[in-house]
Amino acid sequence: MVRPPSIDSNGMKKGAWSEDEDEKLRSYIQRYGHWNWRLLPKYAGLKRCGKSCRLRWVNYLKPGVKRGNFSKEERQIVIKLHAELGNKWSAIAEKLPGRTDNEIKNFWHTRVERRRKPNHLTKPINTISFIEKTDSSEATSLSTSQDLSVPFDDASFSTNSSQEELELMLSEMLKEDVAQNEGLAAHVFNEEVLEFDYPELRYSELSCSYGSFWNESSNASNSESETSSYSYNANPPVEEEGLLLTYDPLLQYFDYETSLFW
DNA sequence: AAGCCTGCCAACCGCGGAGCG
DNA sequence: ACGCTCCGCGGTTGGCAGGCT
Repeated sequence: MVRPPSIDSNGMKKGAWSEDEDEKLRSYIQRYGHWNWRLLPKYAGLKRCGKSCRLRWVNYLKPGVKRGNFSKEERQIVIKLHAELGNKWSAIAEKLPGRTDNEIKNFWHTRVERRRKPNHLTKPINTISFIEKTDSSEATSLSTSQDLSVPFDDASFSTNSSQEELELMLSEMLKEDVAQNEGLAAHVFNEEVLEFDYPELRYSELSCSYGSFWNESSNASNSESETSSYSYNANPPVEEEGLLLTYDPLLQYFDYETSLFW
């Protein structure tokens, strides 16, 4: 899991840290502090560059550094803060005692970001189902409902999507929601398609309303058009694929315990 | 059983900003 | 104002471990 030790052109060791090196660095910093990272390794008796020492200390040796899986609360905080701050890992880490920016960044890239990529898809066909909601001011009631299932060639989330995957996918929607900085937010599926099928969680419960739909064949100008009647292509070619959905801010109130919104 | 693939995470690298002379 | 040094941040890489075929 770690890089094998090696020596660079300056005679500095690189790669995985040994227990002996850890102990030298730990005991030196506990005794003298880190007054100058560049000079520290020399005084601590380490053949490492200052940068490497700093990284090892901050991410691994520093007292209080937490290891292991992120708790549900921590995941929620990361997701929420990322929606607000973007890739400001150090700023996010400040709000999560014991977690380092590196760890949060790894968490994001491996558990969240990855899942948005079409190549991550495992099943050939999936559906995205939602129910039209005409009055966005009444978040909890639906005046009309229309169940639409849109098949896609790619599917980010299989029907066996885990609770965690679902949470993460929804959190991504929330990020877009926040990013729009409007009462109602938009999430464009055009470039990064997020699809899922999760029977327990229909869009009716998200109080989501669809907005518009790309359909090149029906729009010569290739422009986005609001569709009061949903233009539905049962099997759209990839270049025509794309769905613009608007979400109610209610999306923020997703209950991670029940998988439902309230 | 063996080879391949994917997930995960420690560590590296490059860049930009702050501080200082 | 400028150049240099140092530090911290964010992006990326390398490779082990475990699952899959």
